[in-house]
Amino acid sequence: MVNSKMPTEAVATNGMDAAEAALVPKLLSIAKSIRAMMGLRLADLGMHAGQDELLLALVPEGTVSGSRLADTLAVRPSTVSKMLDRLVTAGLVERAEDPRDARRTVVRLTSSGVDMQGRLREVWQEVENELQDVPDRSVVTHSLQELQRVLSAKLRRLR
Amino acid sequence: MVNSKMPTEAVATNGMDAAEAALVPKLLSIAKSIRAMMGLRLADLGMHAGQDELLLALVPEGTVSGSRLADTLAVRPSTVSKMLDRLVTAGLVERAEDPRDARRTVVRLTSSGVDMQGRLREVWQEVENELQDVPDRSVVTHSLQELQRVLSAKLRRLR
DNA sequence: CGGATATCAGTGAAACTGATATCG
DNA sequence: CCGATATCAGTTACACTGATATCC
Repeated sequence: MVNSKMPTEAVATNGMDAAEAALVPKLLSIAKSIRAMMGLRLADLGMHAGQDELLLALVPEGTVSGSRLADTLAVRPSTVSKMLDRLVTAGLVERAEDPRDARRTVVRLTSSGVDMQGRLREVWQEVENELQDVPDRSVVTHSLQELQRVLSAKLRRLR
Repeated sequence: MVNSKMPTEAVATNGMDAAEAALVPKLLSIAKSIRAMMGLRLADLGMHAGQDELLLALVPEGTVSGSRLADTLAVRPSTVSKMLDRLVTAGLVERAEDPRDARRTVVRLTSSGVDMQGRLREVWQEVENELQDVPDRSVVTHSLQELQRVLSAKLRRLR
């Protein structure tokens, strides 16, 4: 409903062409490359892309509920549950019952999970270093922070 | 090899805390949300997340080789081949032999593939509109453009 | 009872490795 | 023969839907 016939309409206000201004394709492409680069390093740790994000969402001393994780990772609770199965098998996290609410399962890092977290952080830092020559880094960082906040809120509302 | 023992070293130069400055987690999280939002809309078109990117990498009148697609999508050639199988079955693209190089397979959009491309563009635009209130949009766009370029070059070198 | 939480079963597609065939 | 290209077979993990059990 946007641009089948009309060349420039929605983006005409800022004087940019639609293709140039589009953030979606760039963000997807960048994320895909980052994931691919990280996948090469994660394999050395016996991990797969995606598991790192879950593990790094945990706090060494604290516990997090499954629904909270699903929210953070932008996936369904059932997806988290299956991912947890594999991480538990790998001995990196453990489940426990929430004493305050028996519906909830809380997730805690094991000691080897904490170790793995450290190694994952190194991997992330290595990839991060590959991005160090991004222009206007601090502005981009701030904008993405905001974008992240807005998006996860919208997604939460959608489903 | 970066920060196991030393608290702040690699990021101390710019005076920012590592967690705040980190682009990797933000980019991954954002992409995940975008993919999830798009997935909800793509389902209405009978498509799955990921297929849209391949289809939009094609040009209505032209042809693209499989290896070129793999490069664009940052995946392996075998992944492209399987994705193409499904898109061919769906009648959206067709394969043909390259007259100049018999090793290559060129991919072309069918007419219904062109139609689908149009509908996909609308979906992308809808999601794009959800991102319109990003601060410093033009700066971000430009920086991401650069980041996309650098990353795909590095990834190509890595494998 | 209604809403929230987590798991389970089953499905489809992504993405990889490694092997193979073919062509330049 | 070597390197590039594409496909195929097989595997693992992602992510979803829908159903179920449990608990607030």
